[in-house]
Amino acid sequence: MRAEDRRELILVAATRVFGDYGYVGATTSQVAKAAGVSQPYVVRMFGTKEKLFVEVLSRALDRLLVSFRVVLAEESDVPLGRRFGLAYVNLVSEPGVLLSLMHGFVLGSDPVVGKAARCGFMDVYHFLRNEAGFGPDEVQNFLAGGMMVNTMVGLRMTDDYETDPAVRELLTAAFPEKLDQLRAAAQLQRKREATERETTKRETTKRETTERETTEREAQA
Amino acid sequence: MRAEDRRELILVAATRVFGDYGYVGATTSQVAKAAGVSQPYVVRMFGTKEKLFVEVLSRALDRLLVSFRVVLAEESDVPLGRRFGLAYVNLVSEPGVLLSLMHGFVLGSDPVVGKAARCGFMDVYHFLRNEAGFGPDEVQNFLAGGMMVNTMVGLRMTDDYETDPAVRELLTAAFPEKLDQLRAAAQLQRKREATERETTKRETTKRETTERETTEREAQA
DNA sequence: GAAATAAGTAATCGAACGATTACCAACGCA
DNA sequence: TGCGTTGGTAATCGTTCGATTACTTATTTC
Repeated sequence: MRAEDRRELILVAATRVFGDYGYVGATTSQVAKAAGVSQPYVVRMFGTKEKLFVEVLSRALDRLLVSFRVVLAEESDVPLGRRFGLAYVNLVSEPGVLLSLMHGFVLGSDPVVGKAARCGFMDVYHFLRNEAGFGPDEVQNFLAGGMMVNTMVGLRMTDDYETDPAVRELLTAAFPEKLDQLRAAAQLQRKREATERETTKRETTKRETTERETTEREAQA
Repeated sequence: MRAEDRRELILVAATRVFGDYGYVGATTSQVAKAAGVSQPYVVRMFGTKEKLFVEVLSRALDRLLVSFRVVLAEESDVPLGRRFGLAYVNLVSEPGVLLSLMHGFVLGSDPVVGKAARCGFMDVYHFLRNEAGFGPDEVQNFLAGGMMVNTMVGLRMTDDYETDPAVRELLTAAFPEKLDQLRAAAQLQRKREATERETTKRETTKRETTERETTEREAQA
């Protein structure tokens, strides 16, 4: 396979993995397994894990701005803010895009990742302010809604939709439309994570012993 | 010193460290050094790093709800939402409280931490909804603003306040009041991080060599 | 058809980290 | 005074992870 195609595969896989486990929590081995290649190949293709994550952030931002520009190009009677909002929520169908961005947004103290995340955030700001013609308050308000969406997704709040009435109320208020889609995407993700976890367990049989011992010790305490 | 007092010191230090580096990124050694104790002591006092972080989250949430309840008790002509907002921003003066919460909010996929974070978030929701008497939309809107604040703080956006006019515009819109306080807190934090980084570097002289070699290799490429 | 280049892996290494163990010192108290 | 309890530390261990090295296999290209 051509390296360029493989690169895209790895970036998609990495977006998903970084979204699930965060920049520090995700490992290059997880990315490699998800992409169906070896771990050294991932490292050699991107240099370092740090550079890989920066590329993931950049790509995620690109997906975001592209779909916003599509919205901006089409004509509609629906207010622009609401259409952007729907486009934003639609991105949950691309696993890890919003979550990777969110993980970048809390790493401001990191010299490299933090700078990339700040620049990316400001790219969105400039788009809304200049290309979409939003005013400062309008932008701020829109972005706040976006951060709320990110948080709900990051918290896996939909997991408690069935069981907790308050969660249902909150999510209904936060996602007047598109809540079904969000829940569907979340369910897919949960299945994926469960499969992933079982696969990992089956591979490392020794660790199960250790875990059982630990559990027993905690139960005694 | 009594163990109980030492415990509080460690929790304060851990809040700061987890806020800066995240749950996975922070190490028990960093927490220990920040608290002025040995690393094994931190681990033994809280059992595991995971339990320590859950306690940090719980404590941070407590700080938040306590200051909200103080606001709720006092009488004022200013709308409740705005007063809560000010109280929320005031929490930046307690290093790591908001940031630790934010780091918890993106770890929803973690079985233990995720559950704690979701419960914590819903605690705030219930407070606003039941004790403060907010309606669903009002709560959602308020929380969105809060997430926006968290993101701005997490991104260290104030670092670019002087240099980037757009950042200035964004922050002014996001923090109509209290921006000065936010910037002051951020500056304190930056100084702290710089000192910390220099101290760490001075201790590990071998690693400087490795880093320099890496930089040289990158420069060649 | 050989030589070079591209695509990719297995094996392994050094460092960092969380956790454990074993030990030490001070204080209360009978 | 001896002795247990409380509050700690130094040393170390096993694992994990990112990165490196040294190969192998295909596909061009001349």
